[in-house]
Amino acid sequence: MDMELRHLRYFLAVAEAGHLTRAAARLNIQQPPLSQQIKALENHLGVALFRRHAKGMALTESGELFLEEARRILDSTAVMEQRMARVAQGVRGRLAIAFTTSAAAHLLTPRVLRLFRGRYPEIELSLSENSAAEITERIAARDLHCGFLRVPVGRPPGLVFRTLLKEPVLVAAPLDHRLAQKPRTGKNAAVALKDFQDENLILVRRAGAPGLYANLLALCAERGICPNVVAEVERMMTNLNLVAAGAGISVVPASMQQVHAKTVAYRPLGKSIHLNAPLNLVYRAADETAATGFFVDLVTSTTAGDDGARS
Amino acid sequence: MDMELRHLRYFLAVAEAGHLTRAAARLNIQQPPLSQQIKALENHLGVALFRRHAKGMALTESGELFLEEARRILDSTAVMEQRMARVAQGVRGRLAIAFTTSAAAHLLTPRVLRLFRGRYPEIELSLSENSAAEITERIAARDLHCGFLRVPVGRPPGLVFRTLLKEPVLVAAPLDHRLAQKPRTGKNAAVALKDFQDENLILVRRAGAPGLYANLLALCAERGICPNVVAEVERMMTNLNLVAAGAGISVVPASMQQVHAKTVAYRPLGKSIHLNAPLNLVYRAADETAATGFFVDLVTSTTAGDDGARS
DNA sequence: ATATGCCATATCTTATGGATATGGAGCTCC
DNA sequence: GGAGCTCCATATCCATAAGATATGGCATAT
Repeated sequence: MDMELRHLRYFLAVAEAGHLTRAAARLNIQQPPLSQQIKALENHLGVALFRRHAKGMALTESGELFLEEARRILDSTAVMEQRMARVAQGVRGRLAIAFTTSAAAHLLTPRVLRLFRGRYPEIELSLSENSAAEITERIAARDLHCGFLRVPVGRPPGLVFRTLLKEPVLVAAPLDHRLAQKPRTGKNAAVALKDFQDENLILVRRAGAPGLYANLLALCAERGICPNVVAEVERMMTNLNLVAAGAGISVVPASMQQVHAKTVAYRPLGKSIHLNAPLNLVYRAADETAATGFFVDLVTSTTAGDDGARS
Repeated sequence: MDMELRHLRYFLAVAEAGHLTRAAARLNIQQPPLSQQIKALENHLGVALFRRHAKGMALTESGELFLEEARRILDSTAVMEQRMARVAQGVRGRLAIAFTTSAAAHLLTPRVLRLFRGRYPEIELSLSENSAAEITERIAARDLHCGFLRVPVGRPPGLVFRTLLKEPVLVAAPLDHRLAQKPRTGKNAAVALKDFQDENLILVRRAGAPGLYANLLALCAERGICPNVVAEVERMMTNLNLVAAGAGISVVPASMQQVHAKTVAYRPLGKSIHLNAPLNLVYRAADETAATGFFVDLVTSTTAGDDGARS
């Protein structure tokens, strides 16, 4: 015979009632089968758990020892079932989320994470930073649940790319640069694409994350403009550090204009330059994880009505 | 449906095999019933534990969470069963032992306790000191397993009193006392009962433990000797303290002659005085506890061939 | 397209948990 | 001290559900 939880439940009932008949009533079964189950348990353990006397059943000393252990195990299974119930509801679990460096720079990202943590404290967030390509791949491979990234670098089937916002792209230039002299507002405020001709340009072109800068270079090529690429860096932050140091100019999503505000000037691009930095939420369309649904819903409702121009 | 350990065992097998058919083989059942049991478990929990695909079954994220918990519970039941197996063998458990003050004074008591602890480290010894009457009663009431005492003060049915040894009783007198002047050996070494006439006598007559001193007084009365009882104390130790202080004389089991050796003289009683201090081990004849048996055996074998003359 | 491996479903069998009926042992209460 | 009561054990029967067998469907690999 294998021991089952039933035996423990029955044992506990008898131990607590001190009485076979009464325990049977409490368990909604009859007395004889209960008697048998208890005996089977004693047999299995090789120990007498009860002493039978005329007015009930009393635990033996071995029974007392067993009682502690049985209680522990039953408690532990009860806790487990409750936990799994919360898992079923989706309010407990793990959620793996990744973002690209530049997606993390947008205030939206930390904001929704904080909101989510508050609303679903039992969902453990596993956060990581990665390239757009790797994020996309790992979501498809079920290795991640959600990702935040800018320009998609591939669209594997089954993945949803939900554009949360599109923010303008700004030109970043050292304060003493020619382009930095442009007025903040007014007719000539915007930077034209031809202004890039022969300029020292810094690119963020981390492997697998061409995104925004590929688009920029494509636009330039289209119009016959040939900027002078002086550096290709991995991170948006390095990019702005180089700009601040006077190494060249670059373009960045508007949400980064707080960075190096004292040493870098940010200027809008001309209307005709269709270059913008979207923020996309990526997830598997068929993701059955409730937590993923909650997260997507939260992000969606947080950004609802937000056209992305702000922040 | 109620969850049973079977479900956990089956789940674990499938999770570890990653394969329903292979897990079924390992469990010595067929694949379809296993399939059903797993499904029943998933149903019960309200969560999909596996993703089925063409080459096996892979844990879902909920399944991973459940795996940890299921392992924990199965481990814990395995540990429990092992522990109960040791309980069944008797090598694990609790043993409640009590002794009277004067029984504890005999070296045998600590010696067997030390031996027992060494041989059965998983049996927790619960030691206490008490009067002979209370020890007897509590053993009968299954409140204690064994007791060490001197002269039984009652013999409830079902209790075994095993006399481990009988040791002589010595007269204890202050060094400057008349009786202390008797030679240690030789013709006149022994103290006669008539020497007690009009002597200041100290008794240990703790409530419920008349034992030795009741016998002494009975002997005196029988022979028409009337000692002068100057004190009745509760403990053998107090007794000897008073003797050392010169308050009177007393009699004690021979095993106590190390106490106050510098200030108290110990002298043998005459052969004709049939007064001796036995050391008895008490236990219930019907005690089914293996540990009790082990203890009785150990004590018996330790005292085998020991006629009690030695201490 | 075919074949193969794997899981799900359907049906049947069987083992066992549970119900019913009865017996025996120990108290209690006259 | 005996009658009756309470409570647990035993014996037999029934019902449920675990398990076996047979088959079908789906996906991947060849």
